[in-house]
Amino acid sequence: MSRKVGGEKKQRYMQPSLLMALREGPNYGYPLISAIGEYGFLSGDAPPGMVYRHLRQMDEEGLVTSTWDAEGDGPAKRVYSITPEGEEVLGMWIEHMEQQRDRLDAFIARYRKG
Amino acid sequence: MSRKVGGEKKQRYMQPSLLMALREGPNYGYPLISAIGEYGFLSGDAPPGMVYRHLRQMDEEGLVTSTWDAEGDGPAKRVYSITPEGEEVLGMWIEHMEQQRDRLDAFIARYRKG
DNA sequence: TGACTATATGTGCTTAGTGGATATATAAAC
DNA sequence: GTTTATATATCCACTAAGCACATATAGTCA
Repeated sequence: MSRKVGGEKKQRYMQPSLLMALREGPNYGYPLISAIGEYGFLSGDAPPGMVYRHLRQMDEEGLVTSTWDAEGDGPAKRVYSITPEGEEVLGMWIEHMEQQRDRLDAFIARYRKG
Repeated sequence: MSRKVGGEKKQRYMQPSLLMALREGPNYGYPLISAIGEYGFLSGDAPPGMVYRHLRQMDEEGLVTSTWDAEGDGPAKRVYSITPEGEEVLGMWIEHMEQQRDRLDAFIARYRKG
């Protein structure tokens, strides 16, 4: 039957993943797609559309800034950098994720005990 | 500004929470609403509509069974019980939640190191 | 030179699930 | 017999995910 446990509406942590990846240095869309895959919250690569949508939105919100880089082959790259506000939001995400980890731990412990 | 970190689409773990609560004994909608609030995945109580929807769906899927209890005051209660299949699915949820906890741990560790 | 490919970014559309309001039903209280 | 409390269920608007597709640029190569 292969049930889709963990389904519901998956928590993919796209925003904190992108901010985390950008904390390691400015970067653009394509490399970010594979970078955030390493955090394990997605199965495989994120759909490009979602990544770009998140980046644009974070740009509008001031969490990242972007500049065009026309160097190199192919079309220009929109290179994103994390802002101080973005760092702050990432910190809030970390707090939130710690709480979620603790809740999961408690839930699992309760299951094992019962 | 009060950003809605952890927003996106919250992982509420409604299904495993309900199964967990039912593992402690048969129960019906209203008490379940407050029972699953204790696991901490929701802020406050779950909206009744959502709880009933999940229960009905799990009933259709065979994860729980229901019988009417007309005893006591007020309208009859639809009392749910977890089935062996429901226990199995809860076990799968636990595995999934352990993985998620580990991913969160790794992400947080990476943040602290960097 | 012009079709093809690779790289890169961006938009549109469908669907699923949430959240909240509201509807239905029963029985006790007064 | 109207109100209140308990209990279950449905309806609808909104949002975000998921995926397919559109746009753009510059090399490759016949």
